[in-house]
Parts: sequence; structure tokens; C-alpha cells
Amino acid sequence: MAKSAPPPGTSDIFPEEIASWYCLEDAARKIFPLYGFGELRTPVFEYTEVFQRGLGDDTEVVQKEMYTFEDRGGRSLTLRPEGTAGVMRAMAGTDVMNGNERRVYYVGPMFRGERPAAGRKRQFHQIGVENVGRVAPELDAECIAMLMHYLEEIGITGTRLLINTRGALSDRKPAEDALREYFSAGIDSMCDDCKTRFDKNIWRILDCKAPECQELIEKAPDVVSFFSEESQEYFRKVCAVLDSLNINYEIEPRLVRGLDYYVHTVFELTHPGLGAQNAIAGGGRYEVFLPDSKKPVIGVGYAVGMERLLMAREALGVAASEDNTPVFYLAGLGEKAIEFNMPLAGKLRAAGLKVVAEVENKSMKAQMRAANRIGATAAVICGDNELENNIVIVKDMEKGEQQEVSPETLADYLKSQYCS
RNA sequence: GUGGUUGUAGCUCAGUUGGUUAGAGCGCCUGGUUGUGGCCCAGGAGGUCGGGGGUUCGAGUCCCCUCAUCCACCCCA
Repeated sequence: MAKSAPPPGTSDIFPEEIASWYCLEDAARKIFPLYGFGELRTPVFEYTEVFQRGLGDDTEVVQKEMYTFEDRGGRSLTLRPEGTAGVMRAMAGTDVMNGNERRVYYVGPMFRGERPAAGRKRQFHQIGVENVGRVAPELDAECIAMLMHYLEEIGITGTRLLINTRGALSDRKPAEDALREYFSAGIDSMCDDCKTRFDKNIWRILDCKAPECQELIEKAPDVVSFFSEESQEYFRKVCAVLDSLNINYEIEPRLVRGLDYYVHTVFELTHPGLGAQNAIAGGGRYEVFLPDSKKPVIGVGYAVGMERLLMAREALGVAASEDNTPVFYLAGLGEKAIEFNMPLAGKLRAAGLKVVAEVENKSMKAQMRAANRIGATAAVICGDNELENNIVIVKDMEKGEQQEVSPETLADYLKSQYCS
């Protein structure tokens, strides 16, 4: 088993389980274009600085979760731990920097060197969307609406939408000062993580879950009250638009999120069927700084975790869509028949039929067993007798009935019988 | 990175206080029909008991290390 196991935190997706992945991807390709979004494909790795500057040097992800390596040209590269920074790197070369808008989505693997657990892998997959270049509360709300629309399409219900504002970058200082003043009194009684957060990123104290910290956190000052009137109004407007779209949400003042690029709206979508890692999607408005650039790329977006969507669907008992197209098994009795079957299979496939042809001269019994095992709709049997008479026998696997058919009309016969 | 859990056949798992050639069910292969599947019956193939070291006359079983798994913390999707 170890010999066939992939590296820790990764997994193989076999043909038997691919259908539900297609379902998630097909739904994205169906829903997102309705909102004007098109797919963008960026590299799986970027210059390391793209993430260091983009996500923030002090974030957990950058500090200890990135797969960073040097390539043969001595460049420091990093496997993308999330999608936004790379997308912004690509967007920076377009007219979004002049206030024009672009709407893109992406699908693909992300990489983080964490200890695997339920709903957490080292290579995991996200579907993300980014509305880049403009600032408007309506866009934030529409982004969330599109997320809910997508979840509805793939049958996920029972989610909780948590939303909060982080204010503008210029709002941070006064709020941070207030937090620091408040927590400095009680920091000694808080958990070790919070002690380092106090210096590194005081905001993150707010969503600490350690019991010994809860009492202090609950009485902490309302940071939003330190934000500018414009920022507060922006958030009120986002909520108002969500209301007008009949989207249910809960304002969670302690929702901070771990990536430094967020400003104004942040949100998270959780599902009860998942275990400790219960967020299936998260996002918000951001200002992403790229290397050698003083001006950030701005936008709003989110990412959904595909593995977690799959877990949620399983918890909800949403049936994985299965492929019901008929499969035909070509049984060949004798070397001649097997030779005859290869081009015959080609003709059937050219006509759009799914065909598996046996290539070994096995017993009839073994070949019928094989036909049964692959779930063949019908077996096409060919042997010396049939070759002599220029016919093949089509055996309906469900009814058990057999029919002689000419090889020339076989494709048409199978289509008319089994493909409605 | 910290803690705990588990690791025996392709899969799900038994394996008694350490005792000869390690088992079951499912799956797979062959046969029971000169060329006919599913059900049934009979045979068969398949395992360095995750790996390494140690204790012992003897280790799947006990001890240490290591690798991997799953889960929780941290953090995130």
C-alpha cells in the first residue's frame, strides 16, 4: 500500500469518482458566465514574491505553508497556495489598473504544506472567481449572490453565510490602536497564540477559539465603530443589496480571515456536515500588492473548496451523477474474430458508440463475464461461424435475447435499439 | 509544527496469555455447458503481517525508532 500511495495529503482521483468532480466544474462553467465571468488559467507556480507580497509576509500561509523551490535558473518559485495572487499578477498586465472591470474564474489545484485532516489536503482544489478593477458594494453583493446561485445548482443547502467588514486600509490604524490598548491589560492571561498575535497581527485575536480567551474577546471594543463613516456606509450598502436579493446572512463582527489583502467586505460560508474544517467557501474584497508595484490590484472574489463541496454533498446525500450511456462489449472467439473486431470497434466508435473489445482469445464464458462486469448494455459476439456468414450476434445483456445483425448495419442497429 | 488514532490479501476485517505451513467474507481466475454473463457449487491464484532494530528457543502478537493513515489543535477552501 505504501508502494502505491501518493505523497501525504494528496490523493488520486479515479475514473469511478470523477463524475462528481465534473459536476462541480460543469456547474461553474454554466453559472459564472451568466454573470459575465470567463475562465482564466494561470500557472500552478509563480515567483515566490507574488505570494509573499500578495498575501502578506506575516500570514500563516506565507510563513510556514508554502511549497517553495528554486528552479534551474536560480529563480525562487512557489506552488500556488491560493488562487487570487496569481490571478492578480495576470490582471496587473491589463486595463484593470485604470478602473476597467474584468470578471474571471479559475478551477484548479492549490498547495499548502499543512498536516492533513478532514477536509484538508496538501494538494486541494478550488474554484474561485474574481471581479477585478472596480469598487462598488453592489459588486461585492453580486459576488456573494453568484456563490449562492452556484451552490444551489450543485445541490448544496443548509449553509451559513457569515459576513463582516474589515474597513479600508486607512481605517486599520485607529482600530488597531484601540485593540492594542484594550488587550494589553489582559494579554498575560491569554493563550500563547494570542500572545504572538498581539505583536504580529492583533486582529486575529478576535477569532481565537481558545476558551481562556473568550471572555476578553467578547468584551473587546467594536472595531467597526473606529472605521470611517464611508467604510461603515459601504458595509451597510453591501448588506442592503444582499437584503434586496433575499440572501440570508449573519453579521459576524469577529470574522477576520487570515489573508492580509482583505479590505471592506469579508465573508465565509460554512456547512454543518463537515467536521472541524467547516468552511466551504470564503472571500471578500481585496487590495493585492504585487512585487515592484506601489499600486494594488483591487477586486472582490472568493474561493470554494472542491473537496469540501464534495463532502457537503455526501453529507446531504446528493447523488453523484452517473454516466448512463450504453457500453458495448465486443467478444471475439478465435484469433480471426479478434482481428475482425478491432476495425469493427473503430467503426462503432466513429458512430459515437462506447465500445470495449476483447483482445485475448478467452473462453466464451470468460468473455461474457467480462461483459457483465463492465456493465455492458449488449455484447456483440463474433466467432468463426459468424465470420463465415458475415453476421455478428448482438446479445442484450439485460433481456438475454440474441439477434443476428450484419456488421455493416451494426452501428445503426445498436443506435436504434439502445440510444434513444 | 504539537497531540492522539490506526497500519495483516485488490477491498472490509479476524488473529485468543508470544508457539509449527497467517485466516474469513467480498472481488479475481479456472471448472461444473464444443460458443453464452448475473444465482449456485467445486477448486485456484494472491500476504517480506507498513519498514528497520531489539527482547526471546520462538514475534503478526512485547519494547524502541521510522514511515504512512485518519482525527484534533493552529490556520484555511
